[in-house]
Amino acid sequence: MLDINMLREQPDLVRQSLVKRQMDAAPVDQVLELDAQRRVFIQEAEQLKAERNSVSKEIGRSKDAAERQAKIEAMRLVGDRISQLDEQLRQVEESLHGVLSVIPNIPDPRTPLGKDEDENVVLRNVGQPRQFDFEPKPHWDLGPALGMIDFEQGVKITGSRFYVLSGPGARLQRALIAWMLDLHIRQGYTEKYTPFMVKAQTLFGAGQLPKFQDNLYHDIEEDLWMVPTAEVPLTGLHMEDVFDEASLPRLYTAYTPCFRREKMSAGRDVRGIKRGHQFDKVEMYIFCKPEESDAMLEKMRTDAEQTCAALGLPYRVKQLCTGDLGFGARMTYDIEVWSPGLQEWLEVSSVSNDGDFQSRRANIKYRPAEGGKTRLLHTLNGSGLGMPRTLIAVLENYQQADGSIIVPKVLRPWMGGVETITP
RNA sequence: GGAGAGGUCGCGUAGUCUGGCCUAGCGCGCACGCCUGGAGAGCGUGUUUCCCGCAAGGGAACGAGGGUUCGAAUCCCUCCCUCUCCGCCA
Repeated sequence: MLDINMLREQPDLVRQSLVKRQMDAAPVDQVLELDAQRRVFIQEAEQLKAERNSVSKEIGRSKDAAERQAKIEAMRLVGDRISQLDEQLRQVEESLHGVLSVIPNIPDPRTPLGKDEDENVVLRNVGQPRQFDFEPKPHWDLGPALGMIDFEQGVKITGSRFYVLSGPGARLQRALIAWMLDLHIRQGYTEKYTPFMVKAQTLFGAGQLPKFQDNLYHDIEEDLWMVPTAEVPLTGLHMEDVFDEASLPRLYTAYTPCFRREKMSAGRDVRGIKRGHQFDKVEMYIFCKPEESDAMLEKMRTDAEQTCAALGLPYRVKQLCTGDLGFGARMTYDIEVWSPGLQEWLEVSSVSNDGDFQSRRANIKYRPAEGGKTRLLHTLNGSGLGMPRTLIAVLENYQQADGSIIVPKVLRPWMGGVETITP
């Protein structure tokens, strides 16, 4: 959420930022209009409340029955008017909050201008794509042939866009998860295991609600929501908290499954395991002082890159342009690995600096060491790689002509020393 | 799921029966000052957050949300959470 003061004082900056994101700037004027109305109601209501408070005290002290009764009558009317105003105020604030809640973050000035994903900027390529002396197969051929992926069983027990990992497939994914968590711990992160279901307020704090409600699974009976990413519970860990400056930064990593309805991408990527309703992901998350967040973004990008590099996967780093930037982000790097079977780059990690966008929504602050008022801190999030796509990349990049898969060295300790997966 | 006890200004508590003098006392902690060679003790002062306002000042919050009332931490209702015991269960 943006600071309401920013909209009051620099509405043009916010309008421009919406335009840069290829969005309509009209909400800015709605906010200004509602904010003006809000202040009118507040001023009248507070004046009347001040009057009621002081007269009520007089009533408490008054000995004169007639005078007392007169004041009670008068205050009853004042009370009615206050109720009216409070109700009008409540409605205006609800509308204001509603509009403000769906305005995206202001892009960092260093985020390149661009219309859509085609204008994202490739910063560099790392590693050489492997040269095959045979036709590399896509994972949807490799996986079932090796008994690693079973698409039919996923559909049978749940439905489309669900799959079952089996034998070495299940074990390879578990190896990736365990290895990544350990890597992130070495990189300075503290591992967290969180609930996979959260309440609405937690989703609001991370910026998922109200705007992305359609993408979320919701249990109506208990009013709990399945997490679409570990970013949500990790943000929520410190809702309403005030940190001492000395205890920052906080670096967390967590593995969770992620649940997404994918209504927006119905019909896209339906084949294989690239886009499912349930997928596993290891996430990195940082709470830090505002002046540290630039450096933390670079650290997190480096940490994510190390994951790809250590797996021996060729990858490239992109910087998202304004038109493709996520809702809460000020600046984002995507890391993509090459998929020789699908013949495309797969986004396995997205690393973002959200500035104070989430911390304002979730009310997460810190107290400066020199004392004084508490300040909002900055948050960053990044995938320590999404599993299905990483699994795709490993299968397709490490495939041999005979259909077997070489297990990347770093994963072997979690694979019981297995070096090659064969049919 | 049943029974009971609770949720108050960082922490611990008082206040709730008997509504107004309670945004709220006390202790601890913390900050600053005095004192001291220095420290401690002691003494003094201060110590929540948000909102409206140029300011003076004002409003709001005692788990959350409703209600009663001129007036609610205090009375009523709903919900949430914590603890104890019982039941059930991986």
